[in-house]
Amino acid sequence: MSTAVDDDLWSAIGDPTRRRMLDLLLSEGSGTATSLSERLPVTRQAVAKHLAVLDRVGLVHAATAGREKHFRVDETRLARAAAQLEEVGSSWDSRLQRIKRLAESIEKQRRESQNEQ
Amino acid sequence: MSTAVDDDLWSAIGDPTRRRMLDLLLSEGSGTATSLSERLPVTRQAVAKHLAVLDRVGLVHAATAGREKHFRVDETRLARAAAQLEEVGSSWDSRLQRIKRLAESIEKQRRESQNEQ
DNA sequence: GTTATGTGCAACCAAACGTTGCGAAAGGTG
DNA sequence: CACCTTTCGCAACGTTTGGTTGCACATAAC
Repeated sequence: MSTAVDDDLWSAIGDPTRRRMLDLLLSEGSGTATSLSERLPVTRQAVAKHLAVLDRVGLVHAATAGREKHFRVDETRLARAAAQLEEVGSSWDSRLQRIKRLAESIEKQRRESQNEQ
Repeated sequence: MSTAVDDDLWSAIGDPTRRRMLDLLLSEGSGTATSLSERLPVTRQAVAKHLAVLDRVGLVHAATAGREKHFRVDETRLARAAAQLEEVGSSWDSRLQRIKRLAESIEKQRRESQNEQ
C-alpha cells in the first residue's frame, strides 16, 4: 500500500544526468569525474558534484589511485533503488487496472439496466 | 539497451510531492489544489504549481466546476510512466545480475586454478 | 625542472520548489 | 440585495539545486 520509498535514494536517481552516470559506471565497470564528463554533455565539475551526491546516498564508492579518483557502483544499493522503481511502477499499474476493471463492471451494469426497460 | 526514457515524464514523477499527489488522486478519484493541500505538508499554492506541471506533461486533466477546479489522472499517461519506471528498474536489475554471474564464474575459475597447483 | 593531467574549491547564474500577501470570482446566508 | 466565506490566480521573494567559469594544488610524464 504505502510503497515505502526512500526519498533520498529517489532524488538521487531522479536526475537524468545521474541516471546516465550510473549507466556508464555499470557498463564500464568504473570511472572518474573526468572520464565520465567526456561522455556526458556537462562539465567535469558538474559530474564531480553528482558523484558526491551518489556517494552520499551510497550508490557509488570512491577509490583514490594516485591523482585519479575512481568510482564504482555499489551493487546492493543500486539493486535496492531498482527495486523501488519497479515497486512504484507496479503499484500504479495495479491501481490503474483496478480502476479499469471497476469502470468496465459499471459500464456492464449500465447496459444491462438499459435492456430491462 | 537504450531504455528510451521521456525526461519530461521522469522529472514530473521524480518529485516526491508530485508522486504523493498522484497517489492521492488515484485513491480518491479526483481532487482540487485546496483538497490536496490539506493532506500534504505544503501550501495550496505549491500544490497548484505541481498540478500545472503534471497537467503540462499530460499526467492529469482539469475540469472546472463553478469555483472549483477538479483534477484527475490521465490513466494512459500514468500507465506509460509506470512502465518506464519498471523498465529502468529491471534494466538495472538484469545488468547487476549479469555482473554477479560474471564475478561468480571468475571466482570459480580462480579456485580451480588454485587446485591445479 | 617543466609541462601536462586530474582534483578540489569558490563565485556566480538560472531554474525549481517553497513561502507569504493580495485581489478577484463564485457560492452561501442574513 | 448585501455580506461573508471559499476557491482560485498572480506577483514577489527566499532557498536549494544543477550548471557554469576560473583558479590553485597535487601527481604523473617528459
